[in-house]
This record gives sequence, structure tokens and C-alpha cells, in this order.
Amino acid sequence: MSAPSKSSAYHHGNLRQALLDAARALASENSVDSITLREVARRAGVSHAAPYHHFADKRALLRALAIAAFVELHDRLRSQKQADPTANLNAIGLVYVQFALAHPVEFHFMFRKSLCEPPGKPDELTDIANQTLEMLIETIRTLQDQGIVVPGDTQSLALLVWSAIHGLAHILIETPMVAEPITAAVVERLTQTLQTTLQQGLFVR
Amino acid sequence: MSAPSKSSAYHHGNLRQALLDAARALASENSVDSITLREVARRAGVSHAAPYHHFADKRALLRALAIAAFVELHDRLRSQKQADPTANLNAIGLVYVQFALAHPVEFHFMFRKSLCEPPGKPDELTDIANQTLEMLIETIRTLQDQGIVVPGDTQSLALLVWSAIHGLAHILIETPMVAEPITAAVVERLTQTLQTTLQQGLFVR
DNA sequence: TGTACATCAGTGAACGCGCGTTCACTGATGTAC
DNA sequence: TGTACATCAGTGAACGCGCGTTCACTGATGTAC
Repeated sequence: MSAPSKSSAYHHGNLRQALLDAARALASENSVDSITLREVARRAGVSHAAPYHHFADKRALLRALAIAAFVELHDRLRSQKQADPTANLNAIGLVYVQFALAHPVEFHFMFRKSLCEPPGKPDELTDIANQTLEMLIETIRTLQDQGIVVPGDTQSLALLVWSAIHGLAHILIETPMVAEPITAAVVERLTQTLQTTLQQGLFVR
Repeated sequence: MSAPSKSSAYHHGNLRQALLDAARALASENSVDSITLREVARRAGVSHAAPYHHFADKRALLRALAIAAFVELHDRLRSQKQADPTANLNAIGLVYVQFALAHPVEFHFMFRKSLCEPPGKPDELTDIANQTLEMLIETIRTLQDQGIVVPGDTQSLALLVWSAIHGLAHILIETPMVAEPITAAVVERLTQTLQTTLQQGLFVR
């Protein structure tokens, strides 16, 4: 699996992973639209037909990129899980926004309906997305059980919290902000303010 | 300007607009990536070189698409402006989400850093986006003046409110929701709940 | 009212290109006996 | 330990294609006199 260097080179050893890495690098350096199977193969040092032994087609490679990103985000959320549910809610938001800003390319492909299988078919991408959302739902349910979060449909509340966090991430990535460069500190401050405002309310009490 | 049918056809009369319409239609029917200058020209019933009399290059056409969408959103927000600032805040959110769901193609291009001019250059797209955000900022400033919205940096608060609304729109467009089909009623309900939660707070008082 | 002329907005051929995908192939690897 | 063989994961040529962009051109339109 992780054995990298067979200098014999005919069998790459971990080409699938190398192709995904190459696609990420390519998109980072140029743009998300600049990903082509041929260039990806070129970067991985392999002929342009080789990827077809690992991905059915170009769309499958992009889907794999999205799935891998969700898996990593999911892992990160789990590993940073806090015992206190309120702290956990805040951690989820911060991890989410930080992940998005650190991996804008992956973030871009994580939310593309066109990469999902048509409805009806089992779709790994939809599944892992739902699993990730599920962590948020669980946290909010716990907070409701403890009487901290307002009662109401938990799924909807989770969707709304997710929306707020997701929207911040997307806007920070895709709109040129006039005011200030987006440093790690600024991200942290904005995310924190978003959470506080959302939790305590935009309106005065 | 709006004179449409010169059957002489050599001079189209309103080709610029027709090209934008064709691009929108094309993207709706297939996907956002399926927009090509040649196909757009074909749909507009014109040779593939004709668009170059109206747009410098392909990117310019897409940018024009994004700008036109912002202009329309801006107009719509202004025309639906409410006298009561709280009602106005709610109206802004609803109009925004409804616009996004009605025009997913345009929404997609409105938030593409790659369509903006490099920083330093005057950029119409950035300008109109900021003007639109400005309407939200104004509303929130008014609400702060009236003691309804919590004090604090108005720009940041506006960014956060925008994030929440924007995130909801983006998620509704790009993730296949398991639960329910996204009817107009569902959109209205979710948006309303988002606003209430954001204003009153996720946590119990 | 008519004519010369500049300008605008089309045309169609051409350039050069890289793309996604398929296919028959071949070298390397692992397994059965 | 050695050999036959199946399987896996590469190669490189080829197909067919449409794309973005440029260019010299030409038909239509508006204006000056």
C-alpha cells in the first residue's frame, strides 16, 4: 500500500494515489478546470492510458478526489472531537472552515452535484457527505437533550448550522475580500464570531 | 437596444444579449462546463467568430454572465425593499435564496474568483458584488442604530449573515438532499427557520 | 435626394492544439504444482 | 527450487473530435456634403 519506490518503474506501486495527488497539485497551480487526465498522467510520470486501470473515466477520478476529501474531513472532525458538546460544536465549525481554506481544490469538488451518481444508485460521495453531516446532527441532538439548543427538528437545525459555516468558507475562498488579507487569525476570528452570533442570536436579548 | 427581429439577419441587432441567453440555456440543459463559445454561437444562429465582436474572449463572456446576474439580484433586492428594517432583512434572505435556486447557473459563475480581474485592476464583478453586499450592510447598520441588532463591526456581521444565507443556497443547489424534494415551500420554510434561528439564537435564552 | 465613404458586425476558412478514450500489446508479479 | 501460467498494470499508437482564436473578407448601416 504505502511502499513507494520500486525503481523498476513498470509497476508504479501506488499509482492511484499518485494520480490523485497530481490532480490536486495541478489544480492548485493553475485552476480547477485545468485538470485533464492526460496532464495528470504526465505528472505522475506514466502514460496517458495508465489511469484507466484505476479510474473508469475522468469523472470517476474527480469523484474519488471529492470522496477522499470528505474522508479526511470526517477523520479530522472525529479526531478533534471535544467531550463538552458546546466546545465540540465550535470545534466542528473551526475545523470545517480551516479545512476548506487549506484545501480549496478539494472543497470545490466536494460539492458538485454532477459528480454524484444519479439518484437511486448507491453513491459513495453522497454517503460520506451524509456521514459527515451526521456528526453535526449528533452534536446538536446532544445539546438539545441538555436543554442548551432550542427544540425543533434536529436535521433542519443541523442543516442551518452547516449552511452558515459552509457559506463562510465558500465566500472566503471565492470572493476577493476588499478589507483584509485572509490570515489564519482572521479566519479564526470570523469563525468564532459567526458561531457566537449564531448561538446567542443576531438580535439583542 | 430592444429591437429584436431584423429578418435581414446579417446584423443581428442584439447579439450580445442573445449570446448570454444561449450560454445560460446551454448550461441549464447540460452542465456548467458544457459552455463553449462555438456552441453558444451556434445556438445564437451565428458564426463562431461573431462573439468576438462582443466579448474579448470566453472568460469575458462568463464574467458578463456573472455581472448580469449580480445586477439582476441587486435590482430585485432593491425593488423588494421593505420599509421595516427587520422585514427587510428577512426579505433579503428570501430573495437571495430564491434567486440562487431559480438561477443555479448564474449563481455558479457569480462566485468564481477566476472570473475576477487580478487585484489592482478595476473589476466590475467585484464592484457589483460589493454593492450588493452593501445593501445588507446598510440594513444591519440601521438595525444596530435602532438597538435591534447587537453592536459590533457592521461589516463582519453582514458577512456572517451573508454567509448563512449563501451557504443555504449553495447547499440546496449542490448537494443531493436525502430527506425531501426541494419545493418552493420547503425553501421558504428553511430560509425562514434559518433567519429566525440566526436572529433569536441557536441556544435557548 | 443622391452619392462617397467610414464604420460596424457579420462570414468562413484555417491554424494549432490537446483532449478523452480505445485497443492490441508487453513486461512484471504471484501462485500452483 | 524451478517452471508454466494466469493476472495485473503498464505502454504507445491511433481515432475522432471540438475547441479557442485569428484573419482577410464582405454585407449592411449611418453620416457628411
